[in-house]
Amino acid sequence: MEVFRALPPAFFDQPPPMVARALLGARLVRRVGDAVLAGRIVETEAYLSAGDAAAHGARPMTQRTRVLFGPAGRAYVYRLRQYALLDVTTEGPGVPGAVLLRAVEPVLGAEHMLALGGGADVRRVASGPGKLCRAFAVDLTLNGADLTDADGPLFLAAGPPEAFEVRVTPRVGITRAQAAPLRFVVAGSASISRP
DNA sequence: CACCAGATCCTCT
DNA sequence: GAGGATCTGGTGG
Repeated sequence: MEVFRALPPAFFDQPPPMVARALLGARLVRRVGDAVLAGRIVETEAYLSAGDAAAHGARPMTQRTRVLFGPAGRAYVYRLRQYALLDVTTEGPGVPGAVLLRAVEPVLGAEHMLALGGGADVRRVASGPGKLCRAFAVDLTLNGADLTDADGPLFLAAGPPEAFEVRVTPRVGITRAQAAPLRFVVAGSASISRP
């Protein structure tokens, strides 16, 4: 079985586009009860810390967005309609940049993910930011969780060395700053939210 | 206190 | 490709 070594805090102390790109191929790991769920990250989006009208951090801090303004490497979990969405915070306190985790390919615990809902196709069980949170049982209680802690309930780990092609496209589902090329995708993956 | 927008998903046609 | 589900924080009266 793959060994999961948490990414260090320094990994997240760089601008969101760099973190978003570097997270492709990394592992999202979730411990829930006795089960361990893991996925290979295949789609991310960067939300800039300044000058990005689509970013939650573009507006003054509120109770909901306070994690965004805290330290890097934390889970920013919020709700959209009936779904939770998961971001990783980047850069230091006071700098609200983040990376949205949009899709992963199941690596471990696929059965468990399917049991949480999302259809019958393993490849598509976490092929979208809302579906990803459902498959990994990520909810608001994980808001603020330290994603650099390999002993915690949710963390990010380095993936094995591999070569893949990265595609950069505009972000999905937003109403402002739609043109900015800040979505990063592992080309050819069957688990991304859309081509 | 009322209204509403929203980084989604699923089910139709 | 369109529309509805469904809900919470943020904003303004």
